Amino acid sequence: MKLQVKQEASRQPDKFFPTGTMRALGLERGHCPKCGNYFWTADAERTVCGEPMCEGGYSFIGKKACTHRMDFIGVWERFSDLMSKRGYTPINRYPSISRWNPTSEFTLASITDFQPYVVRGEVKPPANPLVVPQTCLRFNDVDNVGITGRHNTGFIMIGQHAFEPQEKYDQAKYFEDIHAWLVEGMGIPLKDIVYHEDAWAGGGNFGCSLEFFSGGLEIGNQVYTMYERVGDTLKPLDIKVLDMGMGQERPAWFSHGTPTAYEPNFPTVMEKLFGIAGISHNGEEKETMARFLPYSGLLNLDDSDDIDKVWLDIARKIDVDELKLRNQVMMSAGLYSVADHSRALLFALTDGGLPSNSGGGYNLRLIYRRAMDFIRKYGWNIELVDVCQWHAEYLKPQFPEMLDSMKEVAEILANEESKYVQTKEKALSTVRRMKEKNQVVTVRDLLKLYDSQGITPDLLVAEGLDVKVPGDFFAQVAALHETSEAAAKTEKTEKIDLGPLPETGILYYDDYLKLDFESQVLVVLDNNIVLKETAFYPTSGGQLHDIGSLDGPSHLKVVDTFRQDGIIVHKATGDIAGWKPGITVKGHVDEARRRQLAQHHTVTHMINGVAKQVLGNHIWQAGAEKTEEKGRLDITHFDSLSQEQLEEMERRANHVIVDSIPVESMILPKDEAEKRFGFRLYQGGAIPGHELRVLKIGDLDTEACGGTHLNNTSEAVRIIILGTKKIQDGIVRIEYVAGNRAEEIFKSDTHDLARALTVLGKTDANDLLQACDDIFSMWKSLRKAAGKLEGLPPELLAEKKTELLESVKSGPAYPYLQRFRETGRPKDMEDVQPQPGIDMKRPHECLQASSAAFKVQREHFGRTLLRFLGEIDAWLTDIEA
RNA sequence: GGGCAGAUAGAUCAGCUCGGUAGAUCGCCUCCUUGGCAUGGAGGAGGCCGCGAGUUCGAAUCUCGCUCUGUCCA
Repeated sequence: MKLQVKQEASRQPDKFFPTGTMRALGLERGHCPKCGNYFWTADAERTVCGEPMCEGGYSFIGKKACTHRMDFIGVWERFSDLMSKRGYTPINRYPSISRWNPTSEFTLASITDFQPYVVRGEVKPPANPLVVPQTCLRFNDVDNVGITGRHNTGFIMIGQHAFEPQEKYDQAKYFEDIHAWLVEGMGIPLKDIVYHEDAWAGGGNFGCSLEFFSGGLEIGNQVYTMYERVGDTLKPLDIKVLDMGMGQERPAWFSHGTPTAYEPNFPTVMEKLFGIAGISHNGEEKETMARFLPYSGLLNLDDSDDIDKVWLDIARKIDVDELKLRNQVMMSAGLYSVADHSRALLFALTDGGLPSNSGGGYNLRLIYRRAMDFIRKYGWNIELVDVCQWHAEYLKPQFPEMLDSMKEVAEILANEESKYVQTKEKALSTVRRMKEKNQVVTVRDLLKLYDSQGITPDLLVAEGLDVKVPGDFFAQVAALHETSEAAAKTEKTEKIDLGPLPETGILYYDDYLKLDFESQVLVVLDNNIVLKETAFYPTSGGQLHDIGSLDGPSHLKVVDTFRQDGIIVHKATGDIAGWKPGITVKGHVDEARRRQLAQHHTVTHMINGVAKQVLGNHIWQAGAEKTEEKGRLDITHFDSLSQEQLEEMERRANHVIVDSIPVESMILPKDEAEKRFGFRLYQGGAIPGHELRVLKIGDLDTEACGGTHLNNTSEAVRIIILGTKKIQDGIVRIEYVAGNRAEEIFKSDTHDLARALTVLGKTDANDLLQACDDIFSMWKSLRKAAGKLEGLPPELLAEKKTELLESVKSGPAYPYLQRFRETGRPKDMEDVQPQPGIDMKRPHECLQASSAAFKVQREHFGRTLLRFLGEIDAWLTDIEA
């Protein structure tokens, strides 16, 4: 599809490219005999295009190829300065984690900031035209980082963007502007610049483009985006989009002409790292690296099958011993990788990303571990957190927020380190044990070790096990996953064919207790009814739908409500015979359910806000669900939550109820909402459309949200946090109830607690935990003693039994047993009649703690209490006999 | 999002295939050896075999749920 765009453009260059302007600037069109592509140059002598493959490598290295030498920070200063003068507004970068974008988890390019809604013309850009220095993360070339001298996992893409209708879209000016950057800004001699006719695809958009090269280096690419991919066809966009992307790293590298891009881009960091590793600026390592780099592209792991042979070939060509070459290159590559990976981590962690064992976070863990492996392998005295700190200091003029976030970055990295160390130690001990046993290791074993425990074949070899590692080991790992994954992709959602309809009017935004309304029927299809407007909330944003009734020709029950595109559909039961389009009907939403859902939803926002206060700024929502039964919020956090943290959150949340804070909602244009409240708005992910409904609870929490909400926090009545669990690394789930449900749970907990205390003959809830501890100890010691009695000679037996009985009777748990016997040994908690006069404080916490003392899950507490007492009773009866 | 592995003493793990009294090493405690320490020797304490259900005369072991941990892939 991309090729199709490219060929079409090259066939009619005058239609797709600003050829008039290009000619006026002195450029002529050429055709590259090597690759067959068309290019533009002012150099009459030039016969090939600027691609390094056609031109014969990088010719800018070791030269002063342009007049303005800039380091990394200098590039943005000079670029934004020049472009401001030419009418562009420089804007702040967007986060590296692209929560506003439904198609990718990370920000991959500057245009990602505006995909899909701005590019489609549905949302206004924050400025127009604009330039932006965008932090980007890409992980598909991880293995090339450090080796090729130019790959990064984290980089800044400087974007030059304009979003205009056809008639205002000024392609010639956009081209002149970027051309001015190359000639005036960087000071590249005109004849050294080559433009390629090309096409580009990304984020579902397509367009023809002009790539610009000099000295064999691609400096950037100006894309004229025109299409959006819809299924298998290209659909023209409503507006035309200028998408120029240039790595901020490129001009810095080009203007220095250093062997790798890393030195001019991380100047302070590389200086320190080389110092620590003991590599001097003109030492042997650097010299080897400089000779090797022109060939580094050959080692691209995607392209070559036999890596060993490639190494040998290169070694011969540059006349260096192969082993020495490999060692020196890998060592430099390691150092460069440490620099690159820590900067990528700094970008990601500053913006709320967390390393994890699944999802996008796995990429972050991967680069963290890759960097750590290099550090360990070469025994460098480097702490990644220090490297991040150095980067943050260097980047401060451009991105001051990174230095501000260092405290949390340090915390996250420390946590990640302990996981790394633990895994490494565990792997080592497993391998050592195998070695001791002289275990025979098959390829199958190798695969299993790696796949399920992360133990690499290298480690087994390093520990001296006799293993044969197949050359296609990692391909076999991949194959292991292919079969199982193909089976899991079948989910389909069926759509009802409603025909063309206007968007349903929404009545549930004003007041969540406005439950009655009148509206006109638009469509009746089977038992699905669409109204002109409705107060029924369809399942969305994690909040369950409303139920209720519709009254017209007959009384219908609404059992489900769902949204299909912008249309809200009511699923009804009852006699639908007289229902047809055009009639006016009355709707009524079930109040109890609506109120409960609103309570759980508003409380979800409150818990989110409170979590940020208690845990820190890295907290983002990672998912949520609100049912009548309970609310559920998943947050990004690197560790499980402690009991104290939960209690603190619950305490604060309940305090917000007491404070009676009004819940405000407003509908704002997206660009304005983003300007006023920032990207914190997008807790629930991407939201289509050009307007946002913003929900604000005082200073506690502001989010984009379409749900039904309370008018005031006091209406939540009471919040009980039920519990928490880590659903994957980096994501913690919190479950809670509010309102009636909280009262219910409070009541049933009170009831359970009262019964447990009744069984024990206690009246103060604070005594429960101690009692459970005592019972558990008694149960433990009796179990052991009872087992030892068997097989003793009769005279000794009698003596032992008496001894045992006495110690039991003097123990703290004995009264509970007496009570148990007196009350007829209840078999089931349901049989226990709670006694009056019980002093209750926090029943939920109390039961939780006591369950922990018994080492059981909460729901088994009552049964276990009776079981322990029953077993103690049985053993004692046995002894007394 | 999908897959795989694991949970047994304070720690690291064996035992599970094929059901029948729960083990090793380190650590801990007591004693002996020593001027004291390291070491050496003797003895001991320490287990709801993650939780729940099922099969069975009998389950750490077999079956099914659940919880937690780790790991790999997209």
